[in-house]
Amino acid sequence: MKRVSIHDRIRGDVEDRIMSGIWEAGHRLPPEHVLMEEYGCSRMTVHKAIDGLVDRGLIDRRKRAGSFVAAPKAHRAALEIPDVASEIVGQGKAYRLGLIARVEREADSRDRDLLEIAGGPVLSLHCLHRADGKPFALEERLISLAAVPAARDVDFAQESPGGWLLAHVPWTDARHRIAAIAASLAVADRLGVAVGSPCLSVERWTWRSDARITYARQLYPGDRHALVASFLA
Amino acid sequence: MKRVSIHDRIRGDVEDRIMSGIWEAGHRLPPEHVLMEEYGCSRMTVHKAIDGLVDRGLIDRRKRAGSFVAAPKAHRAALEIPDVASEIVGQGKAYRLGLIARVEREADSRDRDLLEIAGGPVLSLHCLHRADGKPFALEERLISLAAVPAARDVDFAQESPGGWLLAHVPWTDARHRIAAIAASLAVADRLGVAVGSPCLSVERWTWRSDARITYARQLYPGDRHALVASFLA
DNA sequence: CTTCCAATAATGTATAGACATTATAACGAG
DNA sequence: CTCGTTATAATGTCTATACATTATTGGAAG
Repeated sequence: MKRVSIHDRIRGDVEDRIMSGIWEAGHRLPPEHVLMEEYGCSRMTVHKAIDGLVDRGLIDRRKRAGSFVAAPKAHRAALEIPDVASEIVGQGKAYRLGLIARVEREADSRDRDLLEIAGGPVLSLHCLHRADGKPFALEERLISLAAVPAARDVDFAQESPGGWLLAHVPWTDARHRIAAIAASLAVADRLGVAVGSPCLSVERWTWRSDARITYARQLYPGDRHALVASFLA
Repeated sequence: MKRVSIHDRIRGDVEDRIMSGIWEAGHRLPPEHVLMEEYGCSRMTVHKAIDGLVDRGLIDRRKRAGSFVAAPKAHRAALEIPDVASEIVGQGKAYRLGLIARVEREADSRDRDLLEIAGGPVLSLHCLHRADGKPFALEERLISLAAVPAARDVDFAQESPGGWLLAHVPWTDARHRIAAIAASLAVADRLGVAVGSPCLSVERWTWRSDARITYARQLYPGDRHALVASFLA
């Protein structure tokens, strides 16, 4: 017997009934005061239980009308996008980082576009992540030096940009774009695949408050890499 | 001025301080009774405010020790994978469904593998989703008829499988796999792209409780479609 | 018949207090 | 100094109550 709190029990019960199909989408659940009697607890406790389900999108509540099982609109999945280095190590492979280019420059028009900045210095990095010696992913990264001046002094030949940023930039908000593209000549060469072969492109824009921090684009050989997203309540 | 609840204001304040980097990962926030005095509210209200942030993974709480800003582990993104039909309509385009094949059969070995079932009847569908007449996505779908017998009587020439299932199967748990693949001859032909051109492959396994419901694989022309994942706290 | 308004039923928010739980810190015995 | 024990400070849960908010419903006025 796991000793759980009342609100956990209520939430679990309701969740089970939804998951099992007893309560279909649109079903109105008993009003809080009824559940409160059923479980012999206070209304606050019932409310808190349902609160959790509302947060997770399983329940819609409308004043006066009641609480309803939400219609599943779309599949929401949690996509874990780990730092490339930890991903490789997590697969039990040897990680090696190859820095192809490192350039510090005034933001050109493309930089300004990607980082959504008016100008200022940027650090442009190109690197190849290798797993057990084999090319794993090609990364292009732009870092706004105005937002992260400390990046100027980091030796990115030793430490992967993603890993360093994750550890040193306080908090991030991010947007990702995932697409399939054909390998250009330069990309194909570095990844060791045929020109035109499909690659998975993962782009990430990262910012803190309103300041864009960094832009990254990672290219994975299509036949060797896939993203997995697990269900999200 | 937006009139928000006290707990919303507290949560917002704390969130801002985390996002802006004032409170870095590991920072211990003031104990609840302090915030309670600061905001002139009850402890319950403070607690509820923090609750929301805990749910979103921004805060770790430990009894006796206090509440701490959580360390960003990896980038977690929420990937919305809507039903293809609603996605197209949402883009303001005309949706048209083309049913290429519909076969009801005993599960063969591949079916059993994909649906993780021992056997039984399955419904196999192939269809082409069109947006404004142009090929948008090619879909292969398997439905376990043991789990969803009602699917037998649905006219999938009229209603997209994804949409129907979303509306009629009570609730689902799912796993997604996203990869880049090269268009085979058959795929290229139907999507109207060159053979070997990159396509985004989104596979989805869906189940309820322990019963696998359906498997779907959607192929999008790589140059016309991308998945966007927004930040998830 | 329609329109408007008031009663009502539901959720939304908040309070003050009580007791439970648990990790840490302080302290005392050896 | 080390090990255990006790005190304590923090979060975790719950109650009973109050009032706010809002959508619905039903009835009255026109």
